[in-house]
Amino acid sequence: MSDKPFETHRLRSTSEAPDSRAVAARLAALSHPARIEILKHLSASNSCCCREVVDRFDLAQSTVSQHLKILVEAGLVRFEPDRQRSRYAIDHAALADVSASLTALVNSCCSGR
Amino acid sequence: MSDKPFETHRLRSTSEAPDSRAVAARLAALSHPARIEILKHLSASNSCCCREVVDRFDLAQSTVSQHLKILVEAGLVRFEPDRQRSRYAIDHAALADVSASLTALVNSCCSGR
DNA sequence: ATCGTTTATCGCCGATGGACGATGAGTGAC
DNA sequence: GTCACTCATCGTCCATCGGCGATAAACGAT
Repeated sequence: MSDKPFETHRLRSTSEAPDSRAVAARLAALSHPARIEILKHLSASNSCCCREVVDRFDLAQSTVSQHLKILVEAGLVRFEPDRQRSRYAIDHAALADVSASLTALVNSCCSGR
Repeated sequence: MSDKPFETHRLRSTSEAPDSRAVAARLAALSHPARIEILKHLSASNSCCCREVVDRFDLAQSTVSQHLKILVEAGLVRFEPDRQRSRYAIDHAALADVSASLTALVNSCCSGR
């Protein structure tokens, strides 16, 4: 009944905009410097197994695996098991989509001025 | 000595790229649905005092104040005390800058393919 | 079968985030 | 002055994040 976007801490799922929650969730996956660096590394490399990322950064294997999992769950990185390795690759379309969402948000904010 | 981007959990401050930490920090400010909605509201309104935001969303005044503070500290919203009110306004330039940073990141990732 | 490698997951822990209510300061109206 | 209103901040609570080491599973090689 309320016309407010929140109902006790939860956003309404109005069928209108790209849903602030979805945008926020994907931005959250990008809001950690390690994950940004990992994304850059994935884009520069083509092997992209977990171990390679671990070798490149001073982070424990478990930590890297966790970051990769977050990126995969956010849909920004695709995962494909390959023998005993795990192949991680950037989902360029998804990444472009996030960028577009943010640009759209910014534009909507600027149009209101 | 290390050529790795991290040195025991801290990013090197290489004088090169837009610094993943800075980008991550600003994206973190955007990675909460309430703050996205608040930004949208600020862009659609021109009064933009804290109370108005409180009235619009089902959030406690202290919670809204905290969200606004985060947006201000991230440099995305400008703050100006006005009598007993507090005037909040979107910093369009900063917002555009964040969007540009993300776009640049995405582009750099796509160029590497 | 055994070893080495790679990976995901678990448990733990300190730090942070996000919500709230309560409080106090500041302002305007009376 | 007092009252009402607005706001920032404090303290508290709980959940999540982000790091690590340890462990177990899966696979390749010997």
